[in-house]
Amino acid sequence: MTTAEATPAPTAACCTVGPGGGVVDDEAAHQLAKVFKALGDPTRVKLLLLIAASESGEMCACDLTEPVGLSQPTVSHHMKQLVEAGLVAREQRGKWAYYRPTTAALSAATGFLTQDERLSDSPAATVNPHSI
Amino acid sequence: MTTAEATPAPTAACCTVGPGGGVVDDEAAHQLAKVFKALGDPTRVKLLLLIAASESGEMCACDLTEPVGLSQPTVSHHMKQLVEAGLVAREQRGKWAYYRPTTAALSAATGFLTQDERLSDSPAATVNPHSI
DNA sequence: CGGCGATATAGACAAATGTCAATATGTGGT
DNA sequence: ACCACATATTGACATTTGTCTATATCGCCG
Repeated sequence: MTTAEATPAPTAACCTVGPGGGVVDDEAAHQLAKVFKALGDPTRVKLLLLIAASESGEMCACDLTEPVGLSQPTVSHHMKQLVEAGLVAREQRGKWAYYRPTTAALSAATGFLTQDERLSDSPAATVNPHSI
Repeated sequence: MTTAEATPAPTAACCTVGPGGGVVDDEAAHQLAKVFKALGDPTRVKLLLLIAASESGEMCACDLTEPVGLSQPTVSHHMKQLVEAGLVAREQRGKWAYYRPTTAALSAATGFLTQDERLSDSPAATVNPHSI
């Protein structure tokens, strides 16, 4: 399964409370962790934000190595992680590979957590510049 | 500093675009990654959700080992990670340690990402239920 | 004050992770 | 068909991570 991606938060299967279990499905926990683990590296955070902040919303792989200051194979490896986590989509155009963010995995993952009111602070979300 | 925590999203220092840099502060990327890395393990996801789903919103450390099926030192280690990431707060009461979720780090981290409209599917703020 | 129960720390160890240099694969141009 | 360039894969390596057992520390209660 190299191309698992997607299916980050099963939505259902919420309360599997039990003696040896927990409040969350084991597979759900793994999916959640997979997405967050992909974001658990500074380089990948930079890459994702870099692409997201780009003018066209997508970036060529060739433009990613220089900003993070790592070798081409390393960046390729990181991008693969992001793709497999469902955080970005890869598209080959000509001999270049383009990456663009995909929102589903991230919003599903964070949504799965903040679904629990104990994990979401109520009002005007966090760092929202629109509050003014 | 072992007890860094908090300060997950510097709010400012947004666009440090540069030749060897990126769109994001190096320290900010590390902070973001720290929070997400803490969530990048299935056991810690389970622990956080377990506590968040508890009746009182807090749980004694002694009640955490059994649901995840790991040894006491291992659970203690995971909880330390969550505390250092600023995702839960620890309080000693009597001879028991109680943990409760704290929303600041998570919402700041996710907010920092979804601040970029390319990373959020909803129009305005992130995951804000007050939009209705 | 001595002991007991709860939690944290230390040490050990296998597995996973991040990185690079070297190489393979793929894609278009000549 | 060949070559040049862009990207991915492989293999190697040091570092980090998750887990355990054993031990230390902390906090009550007799």
